Amino acid sequence: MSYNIYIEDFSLEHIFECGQCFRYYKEKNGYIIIAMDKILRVRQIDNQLILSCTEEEYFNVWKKYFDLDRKYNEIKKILAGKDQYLKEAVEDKWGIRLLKQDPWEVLISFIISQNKQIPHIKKLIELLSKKYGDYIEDDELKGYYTFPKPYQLAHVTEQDLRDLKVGFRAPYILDAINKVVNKEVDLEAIYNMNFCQAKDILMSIKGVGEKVSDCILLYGYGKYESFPTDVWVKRVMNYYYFEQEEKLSNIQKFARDYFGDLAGFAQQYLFYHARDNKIGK
DNA sequence: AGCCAGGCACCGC
DNA sequence: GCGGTGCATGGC
Repeated sequence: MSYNIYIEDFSLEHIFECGQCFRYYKEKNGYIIIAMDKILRVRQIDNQLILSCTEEEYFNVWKKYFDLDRKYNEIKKILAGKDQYLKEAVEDKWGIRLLKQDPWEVLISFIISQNKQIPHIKKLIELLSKKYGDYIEDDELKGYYTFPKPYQLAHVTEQDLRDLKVGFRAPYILDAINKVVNKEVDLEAIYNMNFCQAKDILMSIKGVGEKVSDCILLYGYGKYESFPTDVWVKRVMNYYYFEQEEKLSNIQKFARDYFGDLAGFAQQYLFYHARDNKIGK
């Protein structure tokens, strides 16, 4: 079964290689995505997207996931008009869309991501899912698993996590599990909170600092004023906008003023453009 | 071989 | 509040 749609400002490669998401597999003709407890096979021929799902599932699940109601051409026009650097980034990575991901999965995934490279992050998340998630019915024999729900991790021990080779992140993941399972942190409530409130709550979890919480707010909650500032964003911001190396707090202050409520989008174009072209390194 | 990775907590000042 | 350091593990 498949469902086709017409798309613009959309590149599967840009969307999945831009660092916002880890559960994807590049195939010959497209991508396999594990998200929303489902498998999606998707390929793109120019402005046509072919999804391995019913029309109903497209409208119920994937339309929102791919953020298809947003007019990215307008966002790109505004950002490209700001300066030459942003114009270049937007033209280079023209097909990015910010996926609407599950906050719980983003929380655990970006705790794991700290001080790691993307291929290894992907492996660890895959291992975690295989061990604690549910098998997803599929024609292929390969075996894909859902990202485990909080209750599926509720009785995991620090040693279980260390056996998965997450290293020093084990107690962080454990704290996240405990706070969510005990409702000390209510992930649903964060949707309705303002940015600062939400950030304070997320940062009460061990292993969740400035950067990880910004990623959760951007990728999990669609709070677009977020400007996750990792080493690459630091590099590219210093390179483009500052005479000398600026402190994190000044970079973020500048980004909030300059990009406003499009900060999150700007960050994604800049991050992917900078990393792919090794700008500032 | 050694350095560094989409950082963070913890420690001193 | 600031800057320095250790951290598990794997990839280059």
